[in-house]
Amino acid sequence: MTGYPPFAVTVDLVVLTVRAGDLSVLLVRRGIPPYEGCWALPGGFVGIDEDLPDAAVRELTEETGLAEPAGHLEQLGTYGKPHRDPRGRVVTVAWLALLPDLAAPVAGTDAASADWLPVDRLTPGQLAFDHGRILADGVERARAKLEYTPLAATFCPPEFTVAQLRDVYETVWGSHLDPRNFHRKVTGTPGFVEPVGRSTEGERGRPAQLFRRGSATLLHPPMLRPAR
Amino acid sequence: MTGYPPFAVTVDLVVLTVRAGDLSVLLVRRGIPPYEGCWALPGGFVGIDEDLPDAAVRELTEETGLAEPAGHLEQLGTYGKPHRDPRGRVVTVAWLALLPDLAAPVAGTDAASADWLPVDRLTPGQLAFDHGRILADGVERARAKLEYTPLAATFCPPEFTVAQLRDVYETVWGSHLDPRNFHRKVTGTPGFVEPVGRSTEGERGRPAQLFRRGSATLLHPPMLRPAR
DNA sequence: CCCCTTTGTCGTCGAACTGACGATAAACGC
DNA sequence: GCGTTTATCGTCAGTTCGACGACAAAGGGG
Repeated sequence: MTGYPPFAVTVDLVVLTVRAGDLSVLLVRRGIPPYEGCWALPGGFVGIDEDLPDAAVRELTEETGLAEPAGHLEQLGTYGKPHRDPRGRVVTVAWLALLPDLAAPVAGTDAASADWLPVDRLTPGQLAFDHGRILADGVERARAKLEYTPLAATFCPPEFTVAQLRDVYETVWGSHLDPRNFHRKVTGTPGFVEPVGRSTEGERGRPAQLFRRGSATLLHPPMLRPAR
Repeated sequence: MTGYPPFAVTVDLVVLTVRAGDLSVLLVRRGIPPYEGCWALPGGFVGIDEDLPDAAVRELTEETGLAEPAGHLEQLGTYGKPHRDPRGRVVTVAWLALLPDLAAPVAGTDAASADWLPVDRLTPGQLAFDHGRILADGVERARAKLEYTPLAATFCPPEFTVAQLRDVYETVWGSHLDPRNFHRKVTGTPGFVEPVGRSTEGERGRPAQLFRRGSATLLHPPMLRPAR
Protein backbone atom coordinates (compact mmCIF):
# COMPACT_ATOMS: atom_id res chain seq x y z
CA MET A 1 0.00 0.00 0.00
CA THR A 2 2.66 2.47 0.98
CA GLY A 3 4.12 4.20 -1.98
CA TYR A 4 0.80 4.90 -3.61
CA PRO A 5 -0.36 8.51 -3.86
CA PRO A 6 -2.41 9.60 -0.84
CA PHE A 7 -5.79 11.21 -1.46
CA ALA A 8 -8.35 12.79 0.81
CA VAL A 9 -11.87 11.54 0.15
CA THR A 10 -14.97 13.55 0.96
CA VAL A 11 -18.69 13.23 0.41
CA ASP A 12 -20.74 16.18 -0.82
CA LEU A 13 -24.52 16.33 -0.81
CA VAL A 14 -26.95 17.81 -3.31
CA VAL A 15 -30.04 17.95 -1.09
CA LEU A 16 -33.11 19.04 -3.02
CA THR A 17 -36.61 19.91 -1.92
CA VAL A 18 -39.61 21.73 -3.32
CA ARG A 19 -40.70 24.70 -1.25
CA ALA A 20 -42.59 27.88 -1.95
CA GLY A 21 -42.83 27.07 -5.63
CA ASP A 22 -39.10 26.59 -6.12
CA LEU A 23 -36.79 23.66 -6.52
CA SER A 24 -34.32 24.46 -3.76
CA VAL A 25 -30.97 23.13 -2.64
CA LEU A 26 -29.50 23.01 0.83
CA LEU A 27 -26.32 25.11 0.98
CA VAL A 28 -23.97 26.08 3.75
CA ARG A 29 -22.00 29.27 4.02
CA ARG A 30 -18.33 28.46 4.53
CA GLY A 31 -16.86 29.87 7.73
CA ILE A 32 -13.25 29.03 6.92
CA PRO A 33 -10.92 29.34 3.91
CA PRO A 34 -10.79 28.44 1.16
CA TYR A 35 -13.84 30.11 -0.32
CA GLU A 36 -14.63 31.66 3.04
CA GLY A 37 -18.06 33.28 2.95
CA CYS A 38 -19.10 31.41 -0.18
CA TRP A 39 -22.04 29.06 -0.45
CA ALA A 40 -21.10 25.41 -0.78
CA LEU A 41 -22.69 21.99 -0.77
CA PRO A 42 -22.78 20.38 2.65
CA GLY A 43 -20.25 17.61 3.03
CA GLY A 44 -17.19 16.40 4.82
CA PHE A 45 -14.38 13.94 4.99
CA VAL A 46 -14.94 10.20 4.94
CA GLY A 47 -13.66 8.37 8.01
CA ILE A 48 -10.89 5.88 7.45
CA ASP A 49 -13.17 3.03 8.56
CA GLU A 50 -16.40 4.43 7.21
CA ASP A 51 -18.34 3.13 4.22
CA LEU A 52 -19.26 5.72 1.58
CA PRO A 53 -23.07 5.43 1.93
CA ASP A 54 -22.66 5.67 5.72
CA ALA A 55 -20.68 8.87 5.34
CA ALA A 56 -23.38 10.33 3.10
CA VAL A 57 -26.13 9.42 5.55
CA ARG A 58 -24.11 10.83 8.42
CA GLU A 59 -23.60 14.15 6.67
CA LEU A 60 -27.26 14.25 5.68
CA THR A 61 -28.50 13.75 9.23
CA GLU A 62 -25.91 16.12 10.66
CA GLU A 63 -26.83 18.81 8.20
CA THR A 64 -30.60 18.51 8.30
CA GLY A 65 -31.23 17.10 11.74
CA LEU A 66 -33.40 14.43 10.15
CA ALA A 67 -33.38 10.69 10.50
CA GLU A 68 -32.82 8.85 7.23
CA PRO A 69 -36.02 7.00 6.45
CA ALA A 70 -37.71 10.04 4.91
CA GLY A 71 -36.52 10.78 1.44
CA HIS A 72 -34.24 9.26 -1.13
CA LEU A 73 -30.46 9.10 -1.33
CA GLU A 74 -28.35 7.89 -4.24
CA GLN A 75 -24.83 8.25 -5.49
CA LEU A 76 -24.47 10.98 -8.09
CA GLY A 77 -20.87 10.82 -9.23
CA THR A 78 -17.29 11.39 -8.25
CA TYR A 79 -15.29 14.53 -8.94
CA GLY A 80 -11.55 14.68 -8.60
CA LYS A 81 -9.88 17.22 -10.84
CA PRO A 82 -6.34 17.69 -9.49
CA HIS A 83 -6.71 21.27 -8.28
CA ARG A 84 -10.37 21.45 -7.44
CA ASP A 85 -9.41 22.01 -3.81
CA PRO A 86 -6.42 24.31 -3.16
CA ARG A 87 -5.59 22.48 0.04
CA GLY A 88 -4.50 19.32 -1.75
CA ARG A 89 -5.69 16.34 -3.72
CA VAL A 90 -9.29 15.80 -2.69
CA VAL A 91 -11.66 13.43 -4.45
CA THR A 92 -15.31 13.87 -3.57
CA VAL A 93 -18.12 11.40 -3.95
CA ALA A 94 -21.30 13.40 -4.58
CA TRP A 95 -24.74 12.19 -3.49
CA LEU A 96 -28.21 13.28 -4.46
CA ALA A 97 -30.90 13.50 -1.78
CA LEU A 98 -34.57 14.27 -2.32
CA LEU A 99 -36.59 15.35 0.72
CA PRO A 100 -40.07 16.61 1.51
CA ASP A 101 -40.30 20.19 2.65
CA LEU A 102 -41.49 19.31 6.15
CA ALA A 103 -37.79 18.88 6.79
CA ALA A 104 -34.89 20.96 7.62
CA PRO A 105 -34.59 22.99 10.75
CA VAL A 106 -31.09 23.33 9.30
CA ALA A 107 -28.88 23.50 12.31
CA GLY A 108 -25.68 25.36 11.58
CA THR A 109 -23.24 23.02 13.26
CA ASP A 110 -19.69 24.20 12.85
CA ALA A 111 -20.04 27.98 12.93
CA ALA A 112 -21.54 27.91 9.44
CA SER A 113 -25.06 28.97 8.55
CA ALA A 114 -27.18 26.90 6.21
CA ASP A 115 -30.20 27.67 4.09
CA TRP A 116 -32.37 26.59 1.19
CA LEU A 117 -31.63 28.43 -2.05
CA PRO A 118 -33.74 28.18 -5.22
CA VAL A 119 -31.59 26.51 -7.85
CA ASP A 120 -32.77 28.81 -10.63
CA ARG A 121 -31.49 31.88 -8.86
CA LEU A 122 -27.94 30.60 -8.52
CA THR A 123 -25.43 31.65 -11.13
CA PRO A 124 -22.75 29.19 -12.19
CA GLY A 125 -19.52 29.96 -10.43
CA GLN A 126 -21.26 31.33 -7.40
CA LEU A 127 -20.54 28.17 -5.44
CA ALA A 128 -17.26 27.09 -3.86
CA PHE A 129 -14.96 24.55 -5.51
CA ASP A 130 -16.64 22.76 -8.42
CA HIS A 131 -19.93 22.64 -6.57
CA GLY A 132 -21.70 24.54 -9.33
CA ARG A 133 -21.12 21.67 -11.72
CA ILE A 134 -22.03 19.06 -9.13
CA LEU A 135 -25.27 20.89 -8.41
CA ALA A 136 -26.08 21.15 -12.11
CA ASP A 137 -25.49 17.42 -12.52
CA GLY A 138 -27.69 16.68 -9.51
CA VAL A 139 -30.54 18.85 -10.74
CA GLU A 140 -30.41 17.27 -14.16
CA ARG A 141 -30.39 13.80 -12.61
CA ALA A 142 -33.41 14.69 -10.50
CA ARG A 143 -35.29 16.07 -13.50
CA ALA A 144 -34.57 12.94 -15.49
CA LYS A 145 -35.51 10.60 -12.65
CA LEU A 146 -38.98 12.09 -12.35
CA GLU A 147 -39.59 10.76 -15.82
CA TYR A 148 -39.15 7.09 -15.18
CA THR A 149 -39.39 6.63 -11.41
CA PRO A 150 -42.03 7.52 -8.82
CA LEU A 151 -39.49 9.61 -6.92
CA ALA A 152 -41.53 12.80 -7.23
CA ALA A 153 -43.48 11.51 -4.25
CA THR A 154 -40.39 11.77 -2.04
CA PHE A 155 -40.76 15.56 -2.32
CA CYS A 156 -44.26 15.24 -0.82
CA PRO A 157 -45.42 14.52 2.73
CA PRO A 158 -46.46 10.91 3.46
CA GLU A 159 -49.99 11.65 2.30
CA PHE A 160 -50.58 13.94 -0.64
CA THR A 161 -53.02 14.82 -3.38
CA VAL A 162 -52.58 14.42 -7.09
CA ALA A 163 -52.40 18.19 -7.37
CA GLN A 164 -49.50 18.34 -4.90
CA LEU A 165 -47.67 15.72 -6.91
CA ARG A 166 -48.36 17.63 -10.10
CA ASP A 167 -47.00 20.73 -8.47
CA VAL A 168 -43.74 18.90 -7.81
CA TYR A 169 -43.43 17.97 -11.47
CA GLU A 170 -44.24 21.46 -12.64
CA THR A 171 -41.78 23.03 -10.23
CA VAL A 172 -38.90 20.68 -10.95
CA TRP A 173 -39.42 20.70 -14.70
CA GLY A 174 -40.48 24.31 -14.94
CA SER A 175 -43.29 23.47 -17.31
CA HIS A 176 -47.06 23.26 -17.17
CA LEU A 177 -48.90 19.93 -17.16
CA ASP A 178 -52.54 19.33 -17.96
CA PRO A 179 -54.31 18.44 -14.68
CA ARG A 180 -56.70 15.98 -16.31
CA ASN A 181 -54.10 14.03 -18.25
CA PHE A 182 -51.78 14.07 -15.25
CA HIS A 183 -54.51 12.67 -13.04
CA ARG A 184 -55.23 9.90 -15.53
CA LYS A 185 -51.56 9.04 -15.84
CA VAL A 186 -50.81 8.96 -12.12
CA THR A 187 -53.85 6.96 -11.08
CA GLY A 188 -53.57 4.70 -14.09
CA THR A 189 -49.94 3.66 -13.68
CA PRO A 190 -49.84 0.57 -11.45
CA GLY A 191 -47.86 1.05 -8.25
CA PHE A 192 -47.29 4.78 -8.67
CA VAL A 193 -49.66 5.90 -5.88
CA GLU A 194 -52.15 4.14 -3.63
CA PRO A 195 -55.36 5.74 -2.38
CA VAL A 196 -55.52 6.29 1.37
CA GLY A 197 -59.31 6.41 1.34
CA ARG A 198 -59.67 9.85 2.91
CA SER A 199 -59.85 13.31 1.37
CA THR A 200 -58.63 16.78 2.15
CA GLU A 201 -60.86 19.13 4.12
CA GLY A 202 -61.07 22.87 4.41
CA GLU A 203 -59.08 23.61 1.28
CA ARG A 204 -60.33 25.70 -1.57
CA GLY A 205 -62.37 23.97 -4.22
CA ARG A 206 -63.51 20.40 -4.26
CA PRO A 207 -61.86 18.10 -1.73
CA ALA A 208 -59.16 15.89 -3.20
CA GLN A 209 -58.39 12.26 -2.58
CA LEU A 210 -55.31 11.53 -0.50
CA PHE A 211 -52.66 9.14 -1.75
CA ARG A 212 -49.58 7.42 -0.44
CA ARG A 213 -46.47 6.33 -2.36
CA GLY A 214 -47.01 3.11 -4.26
CA SER A 215 -44.71 0.12 -4.38
CA ALA A 216 -43.44 0.58 -7.91
CA THR A 217 -39.79 1.44 -8.36
CA LEU A 218 -40.00 2.15 -12.09
CA LEU A 219 -42.69 3.84 -14.13
CA HIS A 220 -43.98 1.85 -17.09
CA PRO A 221 -44.50 3.67 -19.33
CA PRO A 222 -42.55 6.74 -18.20
CA MET A 223 -43.98 10.20 -17.61
CA LEU A 224 -42.30 12.19 -20.35
CA ARG A 225 -41.37 15.85 -20.11
CA PRO A 226 -43.26 18.05 -22.54
CA ALA A 227 -41.37 18.68 -25.78
CA ARG A 228 -38.97 21.56 -25.38
CA MET B 1 -4.82 18.87 4.60
CA THR B 2 -2.55 16.86 6.82
CA GLY B 3 -4.45 15.09 9.52
CA TYR B 4 -7.15 13.81 7.22
CA PRO B 5 -7.35 10.09 6.60
CA PRO B 6 -5.26 9.00 3.60
CA PHE B 7 -6.93 6.91 0.91
CA ALA B 8 -5.65 5.22 -2.21
CA VAL B 9 -7.78 5.94 -5.26
CA THR B 10 -8.00 3.62 -8.25
CA VAL B 11 -9.99 3.41 -11.44
CA ASP B 12 -11.51 0.11 -12.57
CA LEU B 13 -12.95 -0.51 -16.01
CA VAL B 14 -15.96 -2.50 -17.12
CA VAL B 15 -15.13 -2.85 -20.80
CA LEU B 16 -17.93 -4.50 -22.72
CA THR B 17 -18.16 -5.71 -26.28
CA VAL B 18 -20.34 -8.04 -28.31
CA ARG B 19 -18.47 -10.91 -29.90
CA ALA B 20 -19.41 -14.35 -31.08
CA GLY B 21 -22.96 -13.92 -29.90
CA ASP B 22 -22.05 -13.00 -26.34
CA LEU B 23 -21.91 -9.85 -24.31
CA SER B 24 -18.34 -10.07 -23.08
CA VAL B 25 -16.20 -8.22 -20.60
CA LEU B 26 -12.48 -7.60 -20.65
CA LEU B 27 -10.84 -9.24 -17.63
CA VAL B 28 -7.25 -9.66 -16.52
CA ARG B 29 -5.84 -12.54 -14.55
CA ARG B 30 -4.06 -11.23 -11.49
CA GLY B 31 -0.39 -12.13 -11.29
CA ILE B 32 0.16 -10.92 -7.73
CA PRO B 33 -1.64 -11.19 -4.40
CA PRO B 34 -4.21 -10.52 -3.24
CA TYR B 35 -6.54 -12.71 -5.28
CA GLU B 36 -3.55 -14.04 -7.25
CA GLY B 37 -4.74 -16.07 -10.21
CA CYS B 38 -8.25 -14.64 -10.05
CA TRP B 39 -9.96 -12.73 -12.81
CA ALA B 40 -10.38 -9.03 -12.14
CA LEU B 41 -11.45 -5.86 -13.89
CA PRO B 42 -8.57 -3.97 -15.49
CA GLY B 43 -7.61 -0.88 -13.56
CA GLY B 44 -4.96 0.86 -11.57
CA PHE B 45 -4.03 3.68 -9.29
CA VAL B 46 -4.78 7.28 -10.11
CA GLY B 47 -1.73 9.52 -10.33
CA ILE B 48 -1.48 12.30 -7.79
CA ASP B 49 -1.74 14.90 -10.55
CA GLU B 50 -4.05 12.98 -12.84
CA ASP B 51 -7.69 13.76 -13.51
CA LEU B 52 -10.12 10.87 -13.07
CA PRO B 53 -11.31 10.67 -16.70
CA ASP B 54 -7.69 10.81 -17.84
CA ALA B 55 -6.83 7.89 -15.61
CA ALA B 56 -9.74 5.91 -17.04
CA VAL B 57 -8.69 6.66 -20.62
CA ARG B 58 -5.10 5.78 -19.81
CA GLU B 59 -6.05 2.42 -18.35
CA LEU B 60 -8.35 1.75 -21.30
CA THR B 61 -5.69 2.40 -23.89
CA GLU B 62 -3.04 0.52 -21.90
CA GLU B 63 -5.30 -2.47 -21.52
CA THR B 64 -6.71 -2.66 -25.04
CA GLY B 65 -4.00 -1.04 -27.09
CA LEU B 66 -6.64 1.17 -28.66
CA ALA B 67 -6.83 4.89 -29.12
CA GLU B 68 -9.81 6.51 -27.44
CA PRO B 69 -12.01 7.83 -30.21
CA ALA B 70 -13.68 4.50 -30.88
CA GLY B 71 -16.31 3.62 -28.34
CA HIS B 72 -17.96 5.18 -25.34
CA LEU B 73 -16.70 5.83 -21.83
CA GLU B 74 -18.69 7.03 -18.84
CA GLN B 75 -18.39 6.99 -15.10
CA LEU B 76 -20.27 4.13 -13.52
CA GLY B 77 -19.93 4.65 -9.78
CA THR B 78 -17.57 4.66 -6.86
CA TYR B 79 -17.01 1.75 -4.51
CA GLY B 80 -15.22 2.12 -1.20
CA LYS B 81 -16.29 -0.36 1.44
CA PRO B 82 -13.62 -0.23 4.16
CA HIS B 83 -12.19 -3.72 3.65
CA ARG B 84 -12.83 -4.30 -0.02
CA ASP B 85 -9.06 -4.43 -0.53
CA PRO B 86 -7.03 -6.26 2.11
CA ARG B 87 -4.02 -4.05 1.43
CA GLY B 88 -5.63 -0.94 2.89
CA ARG B 89 -8.29 1.67 2.33
CA VAL B 90 -8.83 1.82 -1.41
CA VAL B 91 -11.65 3.71 -3.07
CA THR B 92 -12.22 2.87 -6.70
CA VAL B 93 -13.99 4.91 -9.34
CA ALA B 94 -15.53 2.48 -11.81
CA TRP B 95 -16.04 3.32 -15.48
CA LEU B 96 -18.10 1.70 -18.17
CA ALA B 97 -16.70 1.38 -21.69
CA LEU B 98 -18.50 0.08 -24.75
CA LEU B 99 -16.37 -0.96 -27.71
CA PRO B 100 -16.83 -2.59 -31.11
CA ASP B 101 -15.38 -6.05 -31.47
CA LEU B 102 -12.79 -5.05 -34.05
CA ALA B 103 -10.81 -4.12 -30.96
CA ALA B 104 -8.63 -5.74 -28.49
CA PRO B 105 -5.41 -7.44 -29.30
CA VAL B 106 -5.33 -7.39 -25.50
CA ALA B 107 -1.69 -7.03 -24.66
CA GLY B 108 -0.84 -8.55 -21.30
CA THR B 109 1.30 -5.76 -19.92
CA ASP B 110 2.47 -6.51 -16.41
CA ALA B 111 2.90 -10.27 -16.47
CA ALA B 112 -0.88 -10.67 -16.42
CA SER B 113 -2.95 -12.22 -19.17
CA ALA B 114 -6.16 -10.66 -20.34
CA ASP B 115 -9.16 -12.01 -22.20
CA TRP B 116 -12.79 -11.47 -23.12
CA LEU B 117 -15.21 -13.48 -20.98
CA PRO B 118 -18.95 -13.79 -21.66
CA VAL B 119 -20.73 -12.10 -18.77
CA ASP B 120 -23.42 -14.77 -18.55
CA ARG B 121 -20.92 -17.48 -17.85
CA LEU B 122 -19.41 -15.74 -14.84
CA THR B 123 -20.68 -16.70 -11.42
CA PRO B 124 -20.92 -13.98 -8.77
CA GLY B 125 -17.96 -14.16 -6.44
CA GLN B 126 -15.71 -15.49 -9.13
CA LEU B 127 -14.04 -12.12 -9.51
CA ALA B 128 -11.48 -10.45 -7.25
CA PHE B 129 -12.43 -7.78 -4.71
CA ASP B 130 -15.98 -6.49 -5.23
CA HIS B 131 -15.58 -6.65 -8.99
CA GLY B 132 -18.53 -9.00 -9.32
CA ARG B 133 -20.87 -6.30 -8.08
CA ILE B 134 -19.20 -3.61 -10.18
CA LEU B 135 -19.56 -5.78 -13.26
CA ALA B 136 -23.22 -6.47 -12.49
CA ASP B 137 -23.87 -2.73 -12.11
CA GLY B 138 -22.08 -2.04 -15.38
CA VAL B 139 -24.00 -4.66 -17.31
CA GLU B 140 -27.30 -3.40 -15.96
CA ARG B 141 -26.33 0.17 -16.86
CA ALA B 142 -25.47 -0.91 -20.38
CA ARG B 143 -28.75 -2.80 -20.76
CA ALA B 144 -30.71 0.21 -19.60
CA LYS B 145 -28.81 2.65 -21.80
CA LEU B 146 -29.66 0.74 -24.94
CA GLU B 147 -33.26 1.66 -24.24
CA TYR B 148 -33.01 5.41 -24.40
CA THR B 149 -29.71 6.16 -26.15
CA PRO B 150 -28.24 5.18 -29.54
CA LEU B 151 -25.24 3.62 -27.78
CA ALA B 152 -25.87 0.18 -29.25
CA ALA B 153 -24.09 1.48 -32.34
CA THR B 154 -20.84 1.82 -30.37
CA PHE B 155 -20.73 -1.97 -30.28
CA CYS B 156 -20.75 -1.98 -34.07
CA PRO B 157 -18.05 -1.10 -36.63
CA PRO B 158 -18.30 2.40 -38.15
CA GLU B 159 -20.63 1.12 -40.86
CA PHE B 160 -23.17 -1.51 -40.04
CA THR B 161 -26.50 -2.97 -41.12
CA VAL B 162 -29.78 -2.87 -39.27
CA ALA B 163 -29.44 -6.59 -38.67
CA GLN B 164 -26.05 -6.11 -36.99
CA LEU B 165 -27.57 -3.50 -34.74
CA ARG B 166 -30.47 -5.76 -33.93
CA ASP B 167 -28.01 -8.49 -33.08
CA VAL B 168 -26.43 -6.17 -30.51
CA TYR B 169 -29.78 -5.56 -28.86
CA GLU B 170 -30.67 -9.22 -28.83
CA THR B 171 -27.31 -10.23 -27.42
CA VAL B 172 -27.18 -7.58 -24.71
CA TRP B 173 -30.79 -8.01 -23.66
CA GLY B 174 -30.93 -11.74 -24.23
CA SER B 175 -34.28 -11.52 -25.93
CA HIS B 176 -35.64 -11.79 -29.45
CA LEU B 177 -36.79 -8.76 -31.42
CA ASP B 178 -39.00 -8.74 -34.48
CA PRO B 179 -36.78 -7.81 -37.48
CA ARG B 180 -39.54 -5.84 -39.22
CA ASN B 181 -40.59 -3.76 -36.24
CA PHE B 182 -36.96 -3.20 -35.31
CA HIS B 183 -36.18 -1.99 -38.79
CA ARG B 184 -39.11 0.41 -38.72
CA LYS B 185 -38.11 1.73 -35.31
CA VAL B 186 -34.44 2.26 -36.10
CA THR B 187 -34.93 3.94 -39.45
CA GLY B 188 -37.90 5.93 -38.20
CA THR B 189 -36.28 7.48 -35.14
CA PRO B 190 -34.63 10.75 -36.19
CA GLY B 191 -30.88 10.84 -35.59
CA PHE B 192 -30.52 7.19 -34.61
CA VAL B 193 -28.75 6.06 -37.79
CA GLU B 194 -27.90 7.68 -41.10
CA PRO B 195 -27.76 5.79 -44.39
CA VAL B 196 -24.33 5.60 -45.97
CA GLY B 197 -25.77 5.00 -49.44
CA ARG B 198 -24.00 1.71 -50.07
CA SER B 199 -24.98 -1.86 -49.35
CA THR B 200 -23.31 -5.05 -48.25
CA GLU B 201 -22.00 -7.45 -50.87
CA GLY B 202 -21.27 -11.13 -50.86
CA GLU B 203 -23.27 -11.94 -47.75
CA ARG B 204 -26.07 -14.44 -47.63
CA GLY B 205 -29.51 -13.25 -48.62
CA ARG B 206 -30.52 -9.88 -49.90
CA PRO B 207 -27.89 -7.14 -49.58
CA ALA B 208 -28.52 -4.78 -46.69
CA GLN B 209 -28.20 -1.03 -46.58
CA LEU B 210 -25.22 0.28 -44.62
CA PHE B 211 -25.67 2.86 -41.89
CA ARG B 212 -23.52 5.08 -39.73
CA ARG B 213 -24.23 6.38 -36.23
CA GLY B 214 -26.65 9.31 -36.22
CA SER B 215 -26.27 12.55 -34.36
CA ALA B 216 -28.94 11.93 -31.75
CA THR B 217 -27.81 11.51 -28.16
CA LEU B 218 -31.19 10.45 -26.82
CA LEU B 219 -33.85 8.20 -28.34
CA HIS B 220 -37.33 9.72 -28.54
CA PRO B 221 -39.34 7.67 -27.96
CA PRO B 222 -37.14 5.03 -26.34
CA MET B 223 -36.69 1.48 -27.57
CA LEU B 224 -38.24 -0.54 -24.77
CA ARG B 225 -37.14 -3.98 -23.69
CA PRO B 226 -39.80 -6.65 -24.26
CA ALA B 227 -41.92 -7.28 -21.16
CA ARG B 228 -40.28 -9.88 -18.97
C1' DC C 1 -80.38 30.19 -0.71
C1' DC C 2 -78.61 30.86 -5.32
C1' DC C 3 -74.86 31.95 -8.19
C1' DC C 4 -70.00 32.23 -8.95
C1' DT C 5 -65.39 30.74 -8.30
C1' DT C 6 -62.23 27.20 -7.43
C1' DT C 7 -60.47 22.76 -7.79
C1' DG C 8 -60.89 17.67 -8.62
C1' DT C 9 -62.36 13.89 -11.54
C1' DC C 10 -64.35 11.45 -15.58
C1' DG C 11 -64.98 11.16 -20.83
C1' DT C 12 -64.09 11.76 -25.70
C1' DC C 13 -61.52 12.26 -29.82
C1' DG C 14 -57.76 11.94 -33.08
C1' DA C 15 -52.69 11.33 -33.57
C1' DA C 16 -48.71 8.56 -32.61
C1' DC C 17 -46.59 4.42 -31.46
C1' DT C 18 -46.29 -0.73 -30.70
C1' DG C 19 -46.66 -5.69 -31.45
C1' DA C 20 -48.03 -9.37 -34.52
C1' DC C 21 -47.68 -10.83 -38.92
C1' DG C 22 -48.42 -11.05 -44.32
C1' DA C 23 -46.12 -9.91 -48.57
C1' DT C 24 -42.52 -8.66 -51.62
C1' DA C 25 -37.53 -7.79 -53.05
C1' DA C 26 -32.94 -9.12 -54.00
C1' DA C 27 -29.13 -11.74 -53.47
C1' DC C 28 -27.02 -16.94 -53.52
C1' DG C 29 -26.34 -22.06 -54.75
C1' DC C 30 -27.78 -25.75 -57.33
C1' DG D 1 -35.36 -21.67 -63.05
C1' DC D 2 -36.09 -22.79 -58.10
C1' DG D 3 -35.75 -22.93 -53.34
C1' DT D 4 -33.27 -20.62 -49.49
C1' DT D 5 -31.98 -16.72 -47.08
C1' DT D 6 -32.24 -12.18 -45.54
C1' DA D 7 -33.92 -7.27 -46.10
C1' DT D 8 -37.62 -4.18 -46.42
C1' DC D 9 -42.43 -2.47 -46.93
C1' DG D 10 -47.46 -2.72 -45.49
C1' DT D 11 -51.50 -3.65 -42.74
C1' DC D 12 -54.23 -3.82 -38.66
C1' DA D 13 -55.71 -3.65 -34.00
C1' DG D 14 -54.58 -2.25 -29.30
C1' DT D 15 -52.39 1.24 -26.21
C1' DT D 16 -51.02 5.66 -24.93
C1' DC D 17 -50.94 10.66 -25.34
C1' DG D 18 -52.25 15.55 -25.87
C1' DA D 19 -56.05 18.69 -26.19
C1' DC D 20 -60.16 19.72 -24.43
C1' DG D 21 -65.35 19.36 -22.90
C1' DA D 22 -68.20 18.23 -19.05
C1' DC D 23 -69.52 17.52 -14.52
C1' DA D 24 -68.85 17.13 -9.25
C1' DA D 25 -68.11 19.11 -4.86
C1' DA D 26 -66.57 22.31 -1.91
C1' DG D 27 -66.59 27.75 -0.16
C1' DG D 28 -67.98 32.76 -0.36
C1' DG D 29 -70.86 36.75 -1.13
C1' DG D 30 -74.97 38.80 -2.08
